[in-house]
Amino acid sequence: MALQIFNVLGREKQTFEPLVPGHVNMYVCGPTVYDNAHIGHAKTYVSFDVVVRYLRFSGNDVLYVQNLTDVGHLLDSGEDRILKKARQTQSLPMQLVETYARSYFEDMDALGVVRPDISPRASAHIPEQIKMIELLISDNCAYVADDGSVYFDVSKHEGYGKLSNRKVDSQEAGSREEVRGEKRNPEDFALWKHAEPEHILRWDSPWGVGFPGWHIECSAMAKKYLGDTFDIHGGGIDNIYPHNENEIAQSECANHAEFSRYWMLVGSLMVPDSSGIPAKMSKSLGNFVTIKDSLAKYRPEVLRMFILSAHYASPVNYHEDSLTAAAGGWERLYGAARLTRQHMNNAPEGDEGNAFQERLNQTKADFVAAMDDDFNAPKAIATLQELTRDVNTLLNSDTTVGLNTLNAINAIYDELGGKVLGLIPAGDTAANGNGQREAGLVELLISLRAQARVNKNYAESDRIRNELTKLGVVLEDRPGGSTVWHVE
RNA sequence: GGCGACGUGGCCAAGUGGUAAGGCAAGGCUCUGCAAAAGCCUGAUCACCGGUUCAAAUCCGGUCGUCGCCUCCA
Repeated sequence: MALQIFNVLGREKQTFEPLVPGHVNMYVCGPTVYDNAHIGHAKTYVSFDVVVRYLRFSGNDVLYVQNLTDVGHLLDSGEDRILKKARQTQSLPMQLVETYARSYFEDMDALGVVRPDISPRASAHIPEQIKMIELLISDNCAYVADDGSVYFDVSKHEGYGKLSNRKVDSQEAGSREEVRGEKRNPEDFALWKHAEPEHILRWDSPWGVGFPGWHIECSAMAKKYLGDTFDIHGGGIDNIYPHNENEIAQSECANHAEFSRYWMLVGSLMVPDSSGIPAKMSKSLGNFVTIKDSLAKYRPEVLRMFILSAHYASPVNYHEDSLTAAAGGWERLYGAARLTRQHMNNAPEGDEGNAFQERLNQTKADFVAAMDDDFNAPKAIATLQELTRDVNTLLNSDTTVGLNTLNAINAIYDELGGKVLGLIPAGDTAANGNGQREAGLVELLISLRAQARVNKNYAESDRIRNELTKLGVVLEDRPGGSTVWHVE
């Protein structure tokens, strides 16, 4: 079964056929870098991380572009959100942008999100945006207002509203804000804004000094790096209108070509308020938890587990309990991967237990089927959980399991759990000097404890175990008298 | 008001026609010096009503409820 994607454009599952077989061009709307990212952002970008990882795992060459918005994203008040924050913190706008762009990558790196191939910034693509606006004006899809601002004329794009299912004439003029005098239609949106003197993010343009509108950056940068038509466009569902809709309108008018062929939008992260009513996690409501704060409490893999335990398109409620549950589920998975690796350290060479290979093949087939069905990560995780039960049974039994089989089990955890989902950390990396010393010390204590146990000096053996536990080193006695350990 | 999504065991969550995956939590059990880990066992008829069908959580209609978007937000 080939990969199926729920295409928001048309609202149906479709077989995914990239423009060029084996090659996927993909664009995802990135964050506006004016503050630390919160776990709502994490949900979106971890979701697309898994999409990209799986596409690559399936043999595709993926070119992944995700922008950073550092200009033009205005608040309701008409203020530029970056300028406002810069004023508040008494810093230069680009200083602020740099700070939070770094913070964003720091967070994404910590979460194991593979970096986009290209992270273009809006402010670095002003000429491309101006050029696209010129194209739109010459095609009569946009017009210049008296003050030097340029607006897109939505009536010129036949398919306007096709992504969000909106009809231009169904919207009441001025229902939410005063119809600006210079606009022809209330839905018309700014491609270029005239800059007042106090607006210090400003560039020269054919229409005077100003700055680009929010939507045009994505159109211009997607065109530059991915071409007029590309395969997948992603983002948060909250940007479906107007942002995504406007991207389509601009691009299709300017390029005379279809924009993105598949649209994938991620459901929002919700936070129940004091009375239990969920509302979207957002800066403006103040109900957010930053990624940094969350990572102070939970391992990155646990956060990913939480995010991936619901389908990407679903809205998800944020609860501490959900994180705790995710942690429990993750530990069970990782515990089995760890157990496998420990067995590898002193297993006999050979094919003993080879019958298990069939179980592994089944897991892989089920996993791929789940992911091929619109990236159904929760179902894919379930296949690993089911495998884990059997792995635990096998490795805790008296059966001898040869290295070949253990390697095969480990490969499944590495490949599916690690490489695709980013949940299972890679096997022991080459231990540095301190790591080796620590391992030696723990092994020494374990042997002392073993002696105490032989002597039935349980007070002493329990003391060693308890003290180590306090230090975050967990000991588990295995059948047969051996003891394994891991760091919590 | 318009458009869209959704309502599955205590919690989270898969499942779009053939008698409900998985995880967490809970209880019982096995193993264990103890502990931990692990394994086994125990539980839902799918918001409600009506319809289509041999057969529906799954399709259709209606009711109730929740959320998103309707130019601030991934």
